[in-house]
Amino acid sequence: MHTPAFHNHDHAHCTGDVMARAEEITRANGARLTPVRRRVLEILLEEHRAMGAYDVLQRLVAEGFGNQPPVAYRALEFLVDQGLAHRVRRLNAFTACMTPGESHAPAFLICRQCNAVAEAPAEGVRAALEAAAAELGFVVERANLEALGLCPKCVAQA
Amino acid sequence: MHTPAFHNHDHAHCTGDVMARAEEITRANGARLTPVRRRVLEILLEEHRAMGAYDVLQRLVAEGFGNQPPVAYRALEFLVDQGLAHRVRRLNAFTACMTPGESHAPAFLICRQCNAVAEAPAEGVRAALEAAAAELGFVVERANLEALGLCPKCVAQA
DNA sequence: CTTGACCTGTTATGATATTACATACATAAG
DNA sequence: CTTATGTATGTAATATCATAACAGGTCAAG
Ligand SMILES: [Zn+2]
Ligand SMILES: [Zn+2]
Ligand SMILES: [Zn+2]
Ligand SMILES: [Zn+2]
Repeated sequence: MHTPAFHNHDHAHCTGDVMARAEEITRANGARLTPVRRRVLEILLEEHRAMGAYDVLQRLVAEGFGNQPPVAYRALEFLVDQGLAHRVRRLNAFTACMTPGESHAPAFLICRQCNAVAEAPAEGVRAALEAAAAELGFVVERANLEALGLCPKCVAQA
Repeated sequence: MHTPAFHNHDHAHCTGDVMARAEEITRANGARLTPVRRRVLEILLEEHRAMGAYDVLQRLVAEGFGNQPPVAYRALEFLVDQGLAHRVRRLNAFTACMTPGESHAPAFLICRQCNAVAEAPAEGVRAALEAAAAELGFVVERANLEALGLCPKCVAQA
């Protein structure tokens, strides 16, 4: 079940679940969830927000890992490739995937007020996009769907 | 009528049309299409591809305009605000809008093979996105819809 | 004119991302 | 057990993208 970031939830629990799924997924893919990679995913899950590569790097340095940008970028790229994290281009940032493994085509909802980022199920959006692309003979392989607006809390305030 | 970048077309003609529309639009908005701004739009139209700010700047320098990044970024920002250009976040690049003025919510189709970028009409995509966001109580204000894949020509080759 | 809004030029710096190379580790063949 | 191979990590250097801050110029309204 999907737990939108906008709702309150037992975060320790959801983090644990995701880490367990991450283990399974990487093992199934024949990939290795090494200490840096695992730690980066944990950091993204703990913070539960979109983080820049350099933010992640700062955390890694504090824990004794390498302190050069490629350390962070490589781990993040790995996680994205494995479907364990997503890149939010609008923010030049990365965020842990809350529903890894489930074939999902998420859209990102970014609150311009409080900077919360939520992953929304977007099968319908993707279908519409593929249809629009097909009109022009274009074949979609990947897509970035990112919306800027107001989250429920900030809508309520306004 | 929308002329997808993927099709052959009379480009001089479409450039002229767009410039004329740009004049109207800025006048209607009480904004000024100054020499730098006009020239940047012309450059984007001539190149007919997504260009980085520094690519644009290089062209400007060659023509005697200021040679510092803000010169390009400011003109580009102006064009985006006026709806005369779009920013393609996936490419850190900008592209002229081929159908300015028409209230449109474009999606961008980016060919990973030949780097062509086309603007596709995406009312349906946007509607689906707003519906998905509404499920979570999120109100969409703007959205970036960017697809990576293969354009018709490159599909044919493969 | 003079004023005020806006535009342009320039310096400086900040933020994001990659290339290239060296070293270390895991795994499997010999 | 040793060696070869692929993969992962550490590090330096550099490339690329973007903005802040201020100075001077242009232009139209009053
Ligand atoms: Zn959570
Ligand atoms: Zn909010
Ligand atoms: Zn054209
Ligand atoms: Zn192509």
